[in-house]
Amino acid sequence: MPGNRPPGRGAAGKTMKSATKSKVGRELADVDFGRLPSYIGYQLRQAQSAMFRDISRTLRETGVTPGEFSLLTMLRANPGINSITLTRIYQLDKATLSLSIKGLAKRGLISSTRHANDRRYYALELTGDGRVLLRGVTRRIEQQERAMDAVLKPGERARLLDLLQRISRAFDR
Amino acid sequence: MPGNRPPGRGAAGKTMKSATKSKVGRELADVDFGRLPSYIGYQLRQAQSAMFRDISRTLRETGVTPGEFSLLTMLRANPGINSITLTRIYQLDKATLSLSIKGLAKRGLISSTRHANDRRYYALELTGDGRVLLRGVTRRIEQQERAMDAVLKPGERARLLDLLQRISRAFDR
DNA sequence: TATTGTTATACTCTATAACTATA
DNA sequence: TATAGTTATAGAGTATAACAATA
Repeated sequence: MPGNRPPGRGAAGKTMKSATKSKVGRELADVDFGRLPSYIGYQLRQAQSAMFRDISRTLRETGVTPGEFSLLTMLRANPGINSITLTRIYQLDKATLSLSIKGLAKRGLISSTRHANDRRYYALELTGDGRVLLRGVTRRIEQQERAMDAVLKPGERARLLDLLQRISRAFDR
Repeated sequence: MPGNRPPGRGAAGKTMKSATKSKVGRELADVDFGRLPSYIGYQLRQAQSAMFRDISRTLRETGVTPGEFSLLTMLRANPGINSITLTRIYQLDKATLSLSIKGLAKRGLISSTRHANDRRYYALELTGDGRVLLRGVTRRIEQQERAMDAVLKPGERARLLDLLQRISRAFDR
């Protein structure tokens, strides 16, 4: 792996007109992050943004967002699930989920059929197209996960997953 | 700590009209998450959302968002920093940051003064009001961080911070 | 009355493009 | 020409409120 320092993009690498580096065009290495790096909230956000930016780029050509991937995966594992159950899982408003579901249905990736016993519910399911697309998306997602393993030492993935799960639960509501 | 299972909100606790629990009104415990829980990307997002929701509630009365807290902290530690350097840190577009800065300036929390040597730059700084407000916000942030420590065993905070930092760096671009 | 779901609306966060000013 | 910064605009993703259908 190349060097540890942030890549000197932009101003950093350019010719300097004076011997003492001018304060204007400050290098990243000169920046004081204060207590920020010691905060779990901060580091969690940075790591999540970085991974999210990366996977969004990778999934762009599939037309599926990371959130939609998660939703499709839940539908594959739980055919017939309804949107209220999904709101509890994702802690999203039913109106928000309704829009996501509409988007996936409009693209023919999922179907929504009224429940026979209780006609207030719609049973959600992957279509054939949805299943096929999900396979490709899952392959890309798991490629990224394997790239993560290149950064982690043996056992660290399991420890990290455990820690993250405990944080989620701590704020369960 | 109370039980490990997700709290049985909503449909779960209600009276059941039949002995065999109807599939409609599925409990969270019945849901199959597939491979989702084994993905770092997924768990990272869940943990980050949970922490973010919590801290947003806490900060609401201060009128400062988590992102603004981070920005104010950077300005306290680096008085005179300019917005281009901040875009490199946060990997945000300069237009995006321009809006955040305008918002903080309009509330009198930061000042923006043109640099004498190179008048293209604006040196950003906290105002007195900004400094006072930041103290209160930091207190709340650090309360949340201490709440995290109640969930973590000794040494786990350091290990988690290290793992998260390595993930951020892995996707540095 | 309560629950599932939709639609209208608005707010936040973000990027892209076009611009001004300064170098 | 290149860089710092602003503004206009648009697209995600989200919530709230009001509504319809069903129980």
